[in-house]
Amino acid sequence: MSVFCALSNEQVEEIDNSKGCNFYNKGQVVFHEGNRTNGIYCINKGKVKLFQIGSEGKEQIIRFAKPGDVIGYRALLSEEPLSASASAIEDDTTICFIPRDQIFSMIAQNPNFNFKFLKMLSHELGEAAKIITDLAQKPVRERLAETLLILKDTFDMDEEKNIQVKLSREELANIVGTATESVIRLLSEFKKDKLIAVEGRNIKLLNIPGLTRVANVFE
Amino acid sequence: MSVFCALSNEQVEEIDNSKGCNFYNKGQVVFHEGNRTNGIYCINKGKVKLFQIGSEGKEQIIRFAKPGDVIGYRALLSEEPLSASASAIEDDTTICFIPRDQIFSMIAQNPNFNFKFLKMLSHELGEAAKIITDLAQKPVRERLAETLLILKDTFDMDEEKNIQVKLSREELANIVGTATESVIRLLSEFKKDKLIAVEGRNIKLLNIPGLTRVANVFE
DNA sequence: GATAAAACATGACATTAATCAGCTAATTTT
DNA sequence: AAAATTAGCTGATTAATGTCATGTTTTATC
Repeated sequence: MSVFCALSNEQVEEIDNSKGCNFYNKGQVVFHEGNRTNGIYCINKGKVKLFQIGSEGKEQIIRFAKPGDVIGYRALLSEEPLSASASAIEDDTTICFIPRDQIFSMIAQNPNFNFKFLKMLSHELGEAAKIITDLAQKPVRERLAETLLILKDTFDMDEEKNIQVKLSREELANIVGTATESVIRLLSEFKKDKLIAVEGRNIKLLNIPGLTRVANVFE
Repeated sequence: MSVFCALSNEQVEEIDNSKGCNFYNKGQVVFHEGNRTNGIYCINKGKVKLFQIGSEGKEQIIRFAKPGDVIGYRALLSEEPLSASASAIEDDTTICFIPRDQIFSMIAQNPNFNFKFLKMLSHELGEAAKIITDLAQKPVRERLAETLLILKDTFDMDEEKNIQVKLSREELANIVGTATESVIRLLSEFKKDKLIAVEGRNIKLLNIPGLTRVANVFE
């Protein structure tokens, strides 16, 4: 349910005319933390990770974006520099750029679009608060289990329960906030406990209630 | 710079007429995580902490609010249950309630007010991302130093460099995401290193550049 | 003002998780 | 295809931090 579903057909056309689309291969940077942005980016195809670089130079993945999602709106609306970098995590990722004025004029003209933005931002803020509490209170094992479940919800599973996103062990560690070695060890544990199956970067969720129990999530 | 500075005099009056003010003593609950809200709360006097209860029943402080700040807007705008509880941390905290319809009609009518909200939400989101990276990557010592600096920025210092907020060791621990004992030990260390002076819940920042170095913040 | 309760403090100990080292497997480059 | 680089894996060790126990001080209550 993208923010753009609040637009009229004419407005969608207006955007289509002004926007510029770009292609990115895996690893290519969409934008850089600290820079200014003059519009927002809309993911058309592929997947993107948003991350900050911590004081020791380590990457912290803040969130992901998939087709229909927009990124860069936080910096645009707050008129601050970009708080995170974005890079493609799949080949052939296609991203459109919608310039600032377009966005601002549509927010001003279309109350629906405006409320969509308010809703999206405040929803994100709630998610961020949850993550903060988990990072502060849960041990690594629980956080990894929860991360797998969140990735499942974000990217879905195929018929064989494979999470539909491929991440390196290091990237998983950079979501969970732990060392790569810890992720490797815990994934083997989960595998031994028949909670998941692992084949390279493919992770199959064999026992979701079990994982939920490990993650200690009640909702 | 409160969101309300975007309002016209008539609009401020309109709010004044509809709003209800309440008094809270230290510890009294303003609203409860999980409940629905039908408006937003505006702090008039005093201080408030916003916190979530983690899976082990431990409190995680997400942020603070002081006079001029609003709370509860996240849940109102996202139309989700409140993601955090709020309680007064000072006696005689005075908080006004502004009903939902007021807020929504003002957002719709006053573009300035609307943009203030968008700006506030997106700014908060950036702050949350920073906190996530710190929690995931920085050791407790650095996080405590940073917390003291953030509290200073939020609540200011008096002429003698005392942070203008009184928190228990446990509450500090619930910001930093650590055990109370760790906070106690680290505060003594900071004291020994002449970075701070401590008298009960009064914390004096003697050496801010020093603390900044400990916190490992470059900005 | 005595008593109870809560907050603060400190030491000993256990546990978690990071770091380091070395090794293998898988990719990528030449 | 060989060489080089990167990713994944495992064990040993260390460092960081949480937990437990206990005592002291402060604050609240009767």
